[in-house]
Amino acid sequence: MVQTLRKPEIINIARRERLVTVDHLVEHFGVTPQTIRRDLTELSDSGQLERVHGGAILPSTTVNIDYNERRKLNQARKVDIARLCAMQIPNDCSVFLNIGTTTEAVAVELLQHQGLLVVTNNMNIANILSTSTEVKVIVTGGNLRQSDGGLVGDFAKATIQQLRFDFAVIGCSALREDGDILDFDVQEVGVSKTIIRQSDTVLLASDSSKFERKAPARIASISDVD
Amino acid sequence: MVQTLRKPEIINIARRERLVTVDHLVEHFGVTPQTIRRDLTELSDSGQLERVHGGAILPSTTVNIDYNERRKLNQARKVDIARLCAMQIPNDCSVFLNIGTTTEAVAVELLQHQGLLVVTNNMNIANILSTSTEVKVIVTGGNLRQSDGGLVGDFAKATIQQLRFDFAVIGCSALREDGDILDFDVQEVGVSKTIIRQSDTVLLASDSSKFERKAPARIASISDVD
DNA sequence: CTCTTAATGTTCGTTTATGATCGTTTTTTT
DNA sequence: AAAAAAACGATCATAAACGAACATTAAGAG
Repeated sequence: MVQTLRKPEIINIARRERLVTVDHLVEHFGVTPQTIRRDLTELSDSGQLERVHGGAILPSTTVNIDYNERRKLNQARKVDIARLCAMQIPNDCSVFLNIGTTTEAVAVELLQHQGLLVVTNNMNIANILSTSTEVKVIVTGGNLRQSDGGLVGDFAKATIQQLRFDFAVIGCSALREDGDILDFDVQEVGVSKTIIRQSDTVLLASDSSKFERKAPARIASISDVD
Repeated sequence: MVQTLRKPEIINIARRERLVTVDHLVEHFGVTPQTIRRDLTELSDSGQLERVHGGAILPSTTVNIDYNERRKLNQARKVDIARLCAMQIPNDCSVFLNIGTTTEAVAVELLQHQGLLVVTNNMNIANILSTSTEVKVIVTGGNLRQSDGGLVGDFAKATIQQLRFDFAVIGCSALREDGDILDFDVQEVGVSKTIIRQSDTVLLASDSSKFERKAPARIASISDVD
């Protein structure tokens, strides 16, 4: 075999076998282990495979890893923000928490509160709050998004429309200097808009890194939140 | 022997069997006990399993002890029943799974299927299936019941009413000799009735111990299921 | 033809996965 | 309660796998 037609073939084999070993590929292509390693490293760098000792596997858990990585990002700041946010929220009221790692941090802080009714479209938040006897949790319906445990789509919106909230904590993907709040996912934007409409007080949980990012869909303006 | 694809496999086995022993895994993978111990220790460190003498179990997360105890009850039978149940369900169809430890076992088995659309009002099932790329999950809304991760109430019913299912797998609290299917929770009964109405084929996942128990609310008759 | 460049092979020191040993802890038996 | 057995984890040993640096080869440009 000639040149780097190997890589697509390797991915094909990985798809079929679930696992490729260096040894196996060496034999298959008649090249040295080092060459295969280079291929695998490159495929792994570009996210198409996941490297393991002795070979590589399909990145089945890739999405979750991404998410877990994202979770760690700015973790210290997130906790601070979450604490501030939680302080705005009194006991005995209704709160909506939507998708986002920062809102998850808020959920953790809210474990200290009493008599809350929390509505969420985020499976992780539901899991976090299910440990508390002091917090009643309502989960919106929706399509489960594997990447982050979010529930999106019409079912989520329909549930939210039937409720009103004293407070809503929303996250976002990006913020613009002019005050626009942006998100990657158009579906999610629809949900966020509905939430804002149904809430007395809207809290935006976001850290400064969001200023450096761009996203396509506009949720609202900073003037719409409190 | 080869590599650390063992860990995901171990977790899978743990999900199915609820308990993994070092001995069993040694035989399964053909490695030394020491290696298995290392795996289990790492899985335990990362919170994915809980170590016990001689093996490991699923972590006793949020759910209360009653529920975990109940979970172990008849575990072996449950797995058998779940497997039978999953065999009735083809690829590429829509399935509803409702609350219950037996239906959770079915969910684990369905991880092997392709192209499924699974709708559930059980948080645990949503969590289990969220690991699969082959299964699309829709979660009904509802009030989160702390004891078992169930989503109950009007929101659940409202979502279900808008869908139709090729298959529904329902559990129950008790069965009477005359064919009545019974449940403890009246709210849950409302949901179950709706599910039966919206489904082409209804599978009842239950083991013989249910014959010995009593419950107040009637879901349906055994003649209503397939 | 020579020069350049990219791909592959080679070598070698480092890291990793697993197995083996042994003293300690936990469980079971007596 | 004491003794025996099983499971455990820390430590060391070893072989396989690894990646970096360098050498070689093949292909295309001038």
